[in-house]
Amino acid sequence: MLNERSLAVHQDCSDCPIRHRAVCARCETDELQRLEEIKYYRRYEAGSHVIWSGDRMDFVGSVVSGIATLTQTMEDGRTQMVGLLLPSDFVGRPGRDTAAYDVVATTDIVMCCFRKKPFEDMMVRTPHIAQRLLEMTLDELDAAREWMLVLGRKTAREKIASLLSIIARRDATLNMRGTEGQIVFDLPLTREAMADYLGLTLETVSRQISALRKDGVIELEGKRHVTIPDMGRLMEEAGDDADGGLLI
Amino acid sequence: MLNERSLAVHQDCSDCPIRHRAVCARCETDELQRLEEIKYYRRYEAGSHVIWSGDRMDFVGSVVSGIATLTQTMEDGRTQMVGLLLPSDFVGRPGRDTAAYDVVATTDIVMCCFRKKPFEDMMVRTPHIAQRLLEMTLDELDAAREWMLVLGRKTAREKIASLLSIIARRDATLNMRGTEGQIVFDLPLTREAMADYLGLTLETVSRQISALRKDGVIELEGKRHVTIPDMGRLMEEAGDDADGGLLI
DNA sequence: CGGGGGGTTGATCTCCTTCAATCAACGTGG
DNA sequence: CCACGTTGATTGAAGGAGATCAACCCCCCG
Repeated sequence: MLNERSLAVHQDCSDCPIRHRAVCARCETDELQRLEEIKYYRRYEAGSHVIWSGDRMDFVGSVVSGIATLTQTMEDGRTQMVGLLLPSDFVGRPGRDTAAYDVVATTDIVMCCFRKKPFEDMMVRTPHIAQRLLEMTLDELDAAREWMLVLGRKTAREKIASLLSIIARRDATLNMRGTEGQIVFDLPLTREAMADYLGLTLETVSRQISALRKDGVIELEGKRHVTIPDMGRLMEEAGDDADGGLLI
Repeated sequence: MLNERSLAVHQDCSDCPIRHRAVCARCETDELQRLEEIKYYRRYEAGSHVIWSGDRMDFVGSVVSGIATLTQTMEDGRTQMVGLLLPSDFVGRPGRDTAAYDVVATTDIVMCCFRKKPFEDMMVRTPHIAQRLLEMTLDELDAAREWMLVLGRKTAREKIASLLSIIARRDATLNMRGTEGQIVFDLPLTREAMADYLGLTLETVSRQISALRKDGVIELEGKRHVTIPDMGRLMEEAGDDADGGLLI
């Protein structure tokens, strides 16, 4: 299986696929070497919990491949996704030892982990790590705030369009393709997961996706394979300014 | 006027009211001295814009006194508050020079400002500042994510109860009072501002506050003066676990 | 073949929005 | 001092967007 192979292949930081985007992005060769000594890889199957909210966390780490979600759940079962973890995203908070959220693997994922204590020690001695972590945290804060506008003020249709446009944009940057012409990607989430992200029910998600398809804003092949013929149109539907307005 | 007096009085960092909570909290005496050289105070009147979204930002700073809001606005006028800035909270993002949000003074406020470039230079040389900023940013990220649950999954009544409980808690910690017994505070926000925070209309806010009053969950004197007879009851109404579950 | 997970679609209901009238408090100028 | 406008807030009536409940489809897998 590919994920198992990657466990073997990516022992060396120098050819790590997330090297230039992860928490270690700013590290010099010697710093990287010290990180390499305390790191270990770990694989999680699709659907499994990486972390349970409230549990003690003895490690932090980066998503190397695959997709995970950060979710919050109320006692009566209502759940809200509060983050989508893609390759290079960081999991865990130095300085806190209890997890605040559930982290669930959406696909099979590989994580590059560090035991929390050694990592915290390194952070003190290695400003490059703390600097990069600050930068990433500020980006996440911006993303969270952008999402607050989606959750608080957008209609169901706009919410769906916003989610699609975010996934499309991320996909485009990951694969180094521009946002000109048509964009094609696979939805990494079930309808239910999308609903949890958007603060909707899965039925509403399904209906709105159908509506966007009917109106020609998106094209669907099967349930998951999406084509965006006109990115500008999608962003209009999302209620975003079609050109500027992008923070990242 | 009190605010003007404070401009004169708080020239000295050593008796600054937010000294132990702001971005400078971890600084040693010598570091503080260097900060003192590049800082300046600035006063904004209630209702005025501290920063316009999209504008060039040439400074960062801390709220010393008063309350400000962080808001995002769509082209058609829908607005969502994405943060509430209380004394000691930090404004601005090192590394970015365009403001992503509107910052508006809700009351008269005093800010302790630093020109961005000198502050960024200091950050590189002073890990204590970067450390503290990371800590504060992580806290804000947690707050933003807690709020995503409120926006995405809670009912109007729960939203109001959540907002009241957050303000009550903050007020209690600021004034070093416990959350036992009854809690009394003044709402720092208009009904409209609350609506922008909660993703509701101001009419719904008004109705739900009336309902909570009718049900004895809160008591009102005038429009703004609130008494919480039973904090546990309020937190139940907010959909939160009445005891644990608090991150901060 | 049966069963289950993921998805779509329909009918109905309800919570919140929208539109609108009214009120209290406050300041202002004639 | 009072009519007037303004601002913030409350309350009512009507309408609609999305939730809820439910049936059904498709596809894969044991």
